[in-house]
Amino acid sequence: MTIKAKPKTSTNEGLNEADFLARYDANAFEHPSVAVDVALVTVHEDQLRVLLLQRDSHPYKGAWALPGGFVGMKESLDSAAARVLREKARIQKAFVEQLYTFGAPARDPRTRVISVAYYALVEYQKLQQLAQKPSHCLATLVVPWQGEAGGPVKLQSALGQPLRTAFDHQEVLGVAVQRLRAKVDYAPLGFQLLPKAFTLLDLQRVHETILGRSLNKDSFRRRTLASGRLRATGVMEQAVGHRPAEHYQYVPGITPAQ
Amino acid sequence: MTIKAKPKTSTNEGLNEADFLARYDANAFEHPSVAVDVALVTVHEDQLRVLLLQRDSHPYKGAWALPGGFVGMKESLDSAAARVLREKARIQKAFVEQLYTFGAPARDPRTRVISVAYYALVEYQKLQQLAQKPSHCLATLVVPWQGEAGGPVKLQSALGQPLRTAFDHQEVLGVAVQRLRAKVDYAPLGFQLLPKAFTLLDLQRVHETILGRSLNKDSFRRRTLASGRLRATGVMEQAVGHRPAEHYQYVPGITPAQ
DNA sequence: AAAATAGTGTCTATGAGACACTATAGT
DNA sequence: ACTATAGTGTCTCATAGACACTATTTT
Repeated sequence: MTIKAKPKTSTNEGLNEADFLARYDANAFEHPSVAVDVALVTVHEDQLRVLLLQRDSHPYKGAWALPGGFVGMKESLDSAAARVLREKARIQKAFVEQLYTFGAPARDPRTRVISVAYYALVEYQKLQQLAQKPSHCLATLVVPWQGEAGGPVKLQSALGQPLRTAFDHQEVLGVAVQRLRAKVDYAPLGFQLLPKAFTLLDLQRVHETILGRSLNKDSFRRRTLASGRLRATGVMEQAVGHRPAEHYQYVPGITPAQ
Repeated sequence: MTIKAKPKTSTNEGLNEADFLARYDANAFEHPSVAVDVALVTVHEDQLRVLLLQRDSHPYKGAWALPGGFVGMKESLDSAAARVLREKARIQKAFVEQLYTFGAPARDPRTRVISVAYYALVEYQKLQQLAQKPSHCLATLVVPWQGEAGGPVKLQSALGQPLRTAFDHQEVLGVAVQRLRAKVDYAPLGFQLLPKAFTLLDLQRVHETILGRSLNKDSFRRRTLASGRLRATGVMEQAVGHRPAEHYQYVPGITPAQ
């Protein structure tokens, strides 16, 4: 970017770089706050779920919000997102990706807060433990649009009650669903939402939940197996009331595009 | 996000929202600067080109950088990007989209600057006028990777000389190319880089330049015409030394995905 | 006429969808 | 035996690539 530096003295011509930097005053302008918000997404019972925390202070007191936090002055954005995951959800390892940056001037009534949104894919079991606390909830995402149209989503409690959400987090989650739908066909996202071993039907149901539409079974099997990312374990499902399916594992293999 | 508000008094229990907001002190923490950087991209002579400005002050004095500017306290990110386009390139209308947010702690040696990167697609003629000034340049993007692998790109002057670039702008442009390659197949990007009327071969060359590989002519024609986004004008090319091609125009029509 | 590209028609290879069929568990 | 799902084989249809051919302009 082109600087409009405002050094402490107005006679900054002819300085070398070291002198310039020493005189540079970062506080000459008022700055916005910068936060990260992380959508911890999982799939359960053919529904997209996301971890929300109930706010215990103003603004939006009592409303449900994505876990987040301000970005430290010496912390990268990715580190800040990882810290939020660690501190708010005790999660060390997960698929995490930057989503979009939200910066409407009035999105936070306190002051100007620019939020860099991330999303993370987590196996249901891990999130379910967290959501036991009364201030936590694993909300169901209700997507009121088809395909990759985009737009805000609605949130429901486990009992199907609509949840009051804070800030612009319905828009954030809308963009998260949009991204998931766009990437699930070619990137190994589905595996992140399942235990290490899973059946092909498990994986298909995850894809169907993300996409919001049913998929052709035969075609899904062929494509998925042809991708070379799955390894058969030889282990079968147990006690399922029908012919048991084989368990597969994800093989990272040659790095796929992104 | 979950707030860690630090009101001016420590006894903030039991306040209503209005009182809380009145007492909220946004300056309790040190804040990073937030900037937008805009990659003004076009295609000319089968090469991707981008507008760069030569920096006249430290840091990176003399190096080439994307046009950018700090985000005002009452300005949305999109507005800031539009303002940069207007002030730095005199461009009012263009396809503009947020790209990614870069926030490595040391990406700017002055102070912590978080940069929300945008890219814009502009017809070559418009950019060429700007690049006449000695402090401006329409650099060629050299992409050292295939497909959507990603990574930083290199920049060359019109004479093929490598250009010294400022900050992390090679990475920013790498992400821009990645985004372009991912979207050009299904979103109407190519039209943005051409005059109102163009031939199918013109459009194919733009797609080939973005993708960095050649495309099948027959298939490209079929797909493009079948998309229903092109309208034949009945006007033919003039004085081309071979059978003249018909000019087409882009028809916005029903809003495509994104 | 030669050169160069526009534009059309058709064949083939590939992949998705559809459907039928067999296999194997629990009840 | 019945039910439910796993897994395989095959047919069809749509689309991309390849190639041949005709059309139309300038030189």
